[in-house]
Amino acid sequence: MPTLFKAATWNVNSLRLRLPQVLQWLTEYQPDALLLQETKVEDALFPHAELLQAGWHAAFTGQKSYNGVAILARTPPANPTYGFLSNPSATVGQARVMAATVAGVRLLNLYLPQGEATDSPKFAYKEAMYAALTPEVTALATEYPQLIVAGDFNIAADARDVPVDAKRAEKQVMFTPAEQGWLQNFQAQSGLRDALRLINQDAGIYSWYDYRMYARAPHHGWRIDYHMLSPALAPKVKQVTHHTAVRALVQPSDHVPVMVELEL
DNA sequence: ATGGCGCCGTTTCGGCGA
Repeated sequence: MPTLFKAATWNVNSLRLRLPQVLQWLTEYQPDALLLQETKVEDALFPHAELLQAGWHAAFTGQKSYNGVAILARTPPANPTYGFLSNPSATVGQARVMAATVAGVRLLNLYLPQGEATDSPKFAYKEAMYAALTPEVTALATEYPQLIVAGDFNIAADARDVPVDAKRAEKQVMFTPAEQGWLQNFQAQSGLRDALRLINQDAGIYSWYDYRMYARAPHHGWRIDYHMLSPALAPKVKQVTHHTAVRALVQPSDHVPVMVELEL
């Protein structure tokens, strides 16, 4: 009997501020796992009690003001790990990476750097994180055939994932040719597949909408949040949904939840 | 679409993110 497994990713840009929206969304969509990024809360202040009261367990790693990732599920996420195990120095001082197992599926939750500008040290750090990501995921995929690598990759994959023509978008961080190459190399070398593109080739499906642009261009976003599926899971994808209605709520995150449904 | 919003904190503006 096939089981439906639903895993969502959502960069919430402050979990404490967004907690009511997160709880409402969880109640409505009942995922098996929700991967959060930019929780922006140190562990001592993580709203674990409020989540538990609503029936959601959490594994998390955070820091004051910036970064922070968490995995929520109906049962305690199993065997949580934090940072890149194959290269711990790549994530020192940056709560951007964690993994845990839910219902037999290994989940690697990523908040990769945005990069700021091509001449910024943050861009070099972004490149270094992508370089560390590929061997990490390759090792994980060997250990865990059922693997989902999901989160905020901060790179649009191709011309369908940006709101202007590709030549213009390539001038911007998150779609420079170098960054497109990092994402392509990650997929080619790790063997993981972008869940959405296994089943849908439409342009204009977005996961992030700039705060500054939204009022004048509410339909112009970027797709920078993904679920990457291991070879064993890729054939099992049934649906990928982008919950753009959340972007129109009062005091929203600039990212929307993205959920993959697998028939295990 | 090339302006400029929204988060945080030893907070009330500056640093940061996208």
